[in-house]
Amino acid sequence: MRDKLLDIYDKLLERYSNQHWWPAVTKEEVVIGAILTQNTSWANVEKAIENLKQQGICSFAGICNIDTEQLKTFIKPAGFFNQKAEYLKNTAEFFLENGSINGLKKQDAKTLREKFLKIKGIGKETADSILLYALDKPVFVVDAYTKRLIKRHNLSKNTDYDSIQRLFEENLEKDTALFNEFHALIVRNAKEFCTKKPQCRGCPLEGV
DNA sequence: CACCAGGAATGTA
DNA sequence: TACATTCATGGT
Repeated sequence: MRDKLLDIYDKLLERYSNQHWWPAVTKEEVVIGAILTQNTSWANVEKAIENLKQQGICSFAGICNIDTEQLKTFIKPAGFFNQKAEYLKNTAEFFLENGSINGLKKQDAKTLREKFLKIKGIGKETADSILLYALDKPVFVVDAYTKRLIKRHNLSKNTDYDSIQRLFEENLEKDTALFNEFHALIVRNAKEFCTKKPQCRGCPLEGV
């Protein structure tokens, strides 16, 4: 299984090169983006992020202090603004009360994941995205594209979230940089060959 | 016009 | 446990 996964990774990387997800931004911005991008295109998330930056509130403290109704207007381009405003408040408050980014990084990933999942607005994918992209934990992020990839290539009997996550984490070295790039590459590939183009002609995974 | 995007909460059976 | 519905903007 390890060879199959690495084969997929190598072919995706060869085709698309590094996706450099979430590089030159603050870690607080990564967490905020993880909430805003729930079922939303990244282009719309960037508009919301830009609004927050212009207001000088693209941070946990900024989110906590701003009026909720005001916050809704700033994140409006990202959609679901009523619930996401609440989710951002919940998340920012949790981070500020628990050591923020640097403080929380001292805890292990498993413990953090359980705590994140108790926050209203953070599910498994968002929790793992925060662990990987904001806290640099070697946690594999599973999304709809990843599930589809595993199903189409028949790489696992169980296709629930945790089973697929274990498939990657137990067969690959727990490397933050690897998991970071792998997930980004899966998304990059899926957007080109799985969404609006049912056919797989030209897909780097054709025949894998 | 329909469909979906770097999901999660809630309700039903 | 396994689905179905709701949330909302903006691009294709």
